[in-house]
Amino acid sequence: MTAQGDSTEINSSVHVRAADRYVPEATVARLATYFWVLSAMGEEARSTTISSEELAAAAGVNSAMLRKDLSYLGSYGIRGVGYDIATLTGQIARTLGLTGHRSVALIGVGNLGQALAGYDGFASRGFRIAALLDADPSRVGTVLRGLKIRHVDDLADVVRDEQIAIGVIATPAAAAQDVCDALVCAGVTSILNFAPTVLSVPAHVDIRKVDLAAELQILSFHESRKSSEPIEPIEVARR
Amino acid sequence: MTAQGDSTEINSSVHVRAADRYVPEATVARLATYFWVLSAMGEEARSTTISSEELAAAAGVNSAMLRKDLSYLGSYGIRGVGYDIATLTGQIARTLGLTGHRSVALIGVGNLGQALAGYDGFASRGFRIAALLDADPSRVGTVLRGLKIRHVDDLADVVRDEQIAIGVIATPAAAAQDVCDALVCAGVTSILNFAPTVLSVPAHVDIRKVDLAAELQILSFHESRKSSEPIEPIEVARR
DNA sequence: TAGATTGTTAATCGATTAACAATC
DNA sequence: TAGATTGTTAATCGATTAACAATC
Repeated sequence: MTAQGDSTEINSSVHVRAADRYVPEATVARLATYFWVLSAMGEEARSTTISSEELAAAAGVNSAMLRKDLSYLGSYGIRGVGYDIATLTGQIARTLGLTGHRSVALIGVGNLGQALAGYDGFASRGFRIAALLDADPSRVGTVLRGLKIRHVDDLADVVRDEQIAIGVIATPAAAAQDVCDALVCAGVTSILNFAPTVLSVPAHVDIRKVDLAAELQILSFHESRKSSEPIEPIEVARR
Repeated sequence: MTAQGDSTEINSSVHVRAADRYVPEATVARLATYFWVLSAMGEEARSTTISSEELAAAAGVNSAMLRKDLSYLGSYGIRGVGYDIATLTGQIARTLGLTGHRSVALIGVGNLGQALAGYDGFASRGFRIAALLDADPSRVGTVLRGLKIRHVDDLADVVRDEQIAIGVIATPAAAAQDVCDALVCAGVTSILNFAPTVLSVPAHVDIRKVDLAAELQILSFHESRKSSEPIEPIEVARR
């Protein structure tokens, strides 16, 4: 709503739009980081404000990038002073859609799924695991973390009854596409995939993938390149 | 070693180098995907070769990008035919440094750490969890997945004895920087961080971060933008 | 040879960053 | 007013993609 010269350049491309401003994908990902850095700081709180230089250092990014990221939210800094921590935290939460809680369904309650079901980080950041589902008859009906495990065939009912906004797939790779299709049919449009397989979804569905082994393989690549170079004397990590 | 015009452009920038060619970061990440897509295909194997168009479709990327990615490995395709699956898989493995096994130490054997310790995907892709460590006295000494949990104070010994190449941090946020410093002091130069905190490391150390709650927050952002737009009739996912 | 598909070029697009005028 | 710090511009850099000559 503030005057902002960019409103004519609305033809750019694929980016995210809405009633609000555009926010580039790379910025969205970093906003999540800024949010918990600010949350963690808010508790200690030596001041009610923070400069872009300080927050950028804490988040491990360049301060110019931080300011540019925050400028997509609107103009909430005060020149010569910095950003009010409470205001900024609130604006980031609003932009990310973190007001209110969202219900998550977790499909696949094996090794990884059980850990995700018990992961504190979800609840503490406003996500409620509202349903657990599995295809294994020996698991269905048992209770985990206070939730009775439902059969994956009941997915559509569960999505409706629990108003599921996000589906988390933690099944083996072979089952993932079927579960994904079922989620999409049930109307879920946001999916987080832990199965090591590429999933096809219609264009209106957002999907993100966490590939644990791929992370190790990427590190492995850098490791193998390092071993051919001279090894520097070991330094102690900076604070 | 093949003739390739790029050898003079070696001034580009930060990128990864070595005795081998440069490989851009974005390409490294995708190579890991191509690798398991090929591995999965190799089992069914209707042909001994695959075209860039087919592999790109299976990996969910543009075929021009796939060809460019593969061109960093060298020239292993055959014009008019495609890529030999076995050769290509081998070259990707070589480039990623996946020949041989790498030993991984996992620090923090709580909820998430236990799941990671039991995650099949690591072993099946050449990573061996060689050590489990924790700071909680009630956990130290107990056996999980055939490994006795060591105290985190023994980290330097463990790294040396087990020839640890990669450290995985699955501790609470508050403990993560100390564990990270200890890993670096012990000579570990590749770290995968699951703790929701920004870690400082010297420049020669590679660090990657998996932030589970941030993934949900990013989905949440898109979800909140979608809800203001007209809802399309639900389509069934394409195969 | 004709058809297919690679490897590479060049255009484009998006993301990062230094620099600085605006302004608290 | 003087000092500090934002918000934005413009330059740069890296990543993606269409297009096509090379060649199997």
